[in-house]
Amino acid sequence: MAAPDKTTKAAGAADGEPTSQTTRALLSLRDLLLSGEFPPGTRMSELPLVERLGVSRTPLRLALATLQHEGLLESLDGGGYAVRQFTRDEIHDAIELRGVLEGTAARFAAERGATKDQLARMRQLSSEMDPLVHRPDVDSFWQYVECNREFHELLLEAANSPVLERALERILALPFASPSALVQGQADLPESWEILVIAQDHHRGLIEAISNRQAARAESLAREHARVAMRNLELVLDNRHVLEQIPGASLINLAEHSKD
Amino acid sequence: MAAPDKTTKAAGAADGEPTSQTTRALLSLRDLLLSGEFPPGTRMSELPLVERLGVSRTPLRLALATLQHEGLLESLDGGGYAVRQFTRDEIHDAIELRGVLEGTAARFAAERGATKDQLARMRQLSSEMDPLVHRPDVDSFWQYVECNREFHELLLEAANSPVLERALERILALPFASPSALVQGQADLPESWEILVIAQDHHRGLIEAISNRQAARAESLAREHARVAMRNLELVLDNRHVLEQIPGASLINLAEHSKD
DNA sequence: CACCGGGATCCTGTATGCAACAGGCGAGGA
DNA sequence: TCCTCGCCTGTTGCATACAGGATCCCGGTG
Repeated sequence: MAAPDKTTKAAGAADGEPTSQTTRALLSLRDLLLSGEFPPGTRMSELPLVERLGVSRTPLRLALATLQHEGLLESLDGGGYAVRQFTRDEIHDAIELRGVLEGTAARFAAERGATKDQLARMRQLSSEMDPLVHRPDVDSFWQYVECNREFHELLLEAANSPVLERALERILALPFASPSALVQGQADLPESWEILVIAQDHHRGLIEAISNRQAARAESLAREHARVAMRNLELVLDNRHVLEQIPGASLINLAEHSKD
Repeated sequence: MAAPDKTTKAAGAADGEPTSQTTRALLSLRDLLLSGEFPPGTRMSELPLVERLGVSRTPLRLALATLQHEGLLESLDGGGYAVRQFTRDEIHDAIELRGVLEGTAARFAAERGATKDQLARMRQLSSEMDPLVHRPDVDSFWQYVECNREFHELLLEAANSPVLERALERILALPFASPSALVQGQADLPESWEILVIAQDHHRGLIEAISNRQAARAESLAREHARVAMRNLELVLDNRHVLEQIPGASLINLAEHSKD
């Protein structure tokens, strides 16, 4: 699966792809944005960026447009783009929404039936994660994060629905909404292992529910599973030093809590 | 509400906006695509389009990129774009997903509390629709479609979640997924009035559930409500003459039913 | 008759020039 | 002193020129 999506032709690309200027610009810009280089509200003027990224205006413009579609930038009235700011509420909703969509994925997987192979791989990942949860070293933690990512990818694959895939892709494009985003920050938080134990229980439950065709259970489990990230969010937001390690942290509006 | 979204700065625009070339290209192209001008798979070469739309390549390219993000076009390996094709399964999933998201909207509205004003407007719309359901003339039908559209917009507004709004926007961009898309085609189908009666019952139930803070009920009602569109889909797909009246109909792959 | 190579053509990606628009700043007048 | 008008600069939107690649066709050859 993973539908490379051309536009987002990020990560993978082990082969010597031509890496068009547009792609280069897109990747650099996204990194720059997530690294907190530009405070929210900053106007992304083209000329300075052209100079900085070493690409001409045309591909840069395209990259900017893509980032707007992704939600990292907002278009200004007079034209041009500015760095978006995310409120707590928005992040909260994004995570909740991820839960809803992954819940739907789990339901689809249960209703339509995941393949033997998919279930086997999920079990495999789950048992790989099991021991990692109890080891406090950072290495294990990163292994866990990777396994977790694969698990969620697998869930989506088992749902067998390109439309759902696309929808989820868009939500995950927002910073913090990804399953791995907030986990990363809690590597050194004492509460982390407890949370992971719970998450692992969800994983096991999901596999069981899907293989038993318990669609409703699978759905609600996946929803609850996403709420783990919500707890992480609260945790991380209260620990500024942890927060600052997380990509995109500077895009959060810590002050404003309600948006109406 | 309706968050004009600059990129999609479509309909509204009563004032004498400058209507940038990009916007013009986007609107024309979308119309052309939905009108079935290009069969699925057609390569959207830039030069012929430049000639046809009367805009230069730069804004055209931007419009193409936007349409790709919306899902109407897919990017080709060698570069460029082609008209996408939609399978029955995809449309099915898109509608199901709309149900899931509108369900979430209804749940949010119930959980977080819609304003008195919003509830009043929903009741107003609902009672406006009531008599229209029983009148078989085409005029009433279109009035109903308009009211229905507003009702769904209102529901989204009551959810008070920009993130959800964005997600739903993306689903609705797909042809046939919109609440009004398929209803339009059934204006002359005998089964239509019955379906509308059911839909109206859902509307009433939604209002009741939201005002009573019955979140779970609101959610499942909205989901079921979307499935009405699913029934319409089957109906319309079986009536070719009706199907052809619907924008974007030619983008459906009628043959292929399963996509794996 | 099939296959392979070369060339021409079409197409896109990229760069840059040009013009219009918005916003800010300063000067002049009330 | 304050308001207003006009200029000037910065910025984007748009158009077009250029170059690299892919594709397709055609002719030649095994």
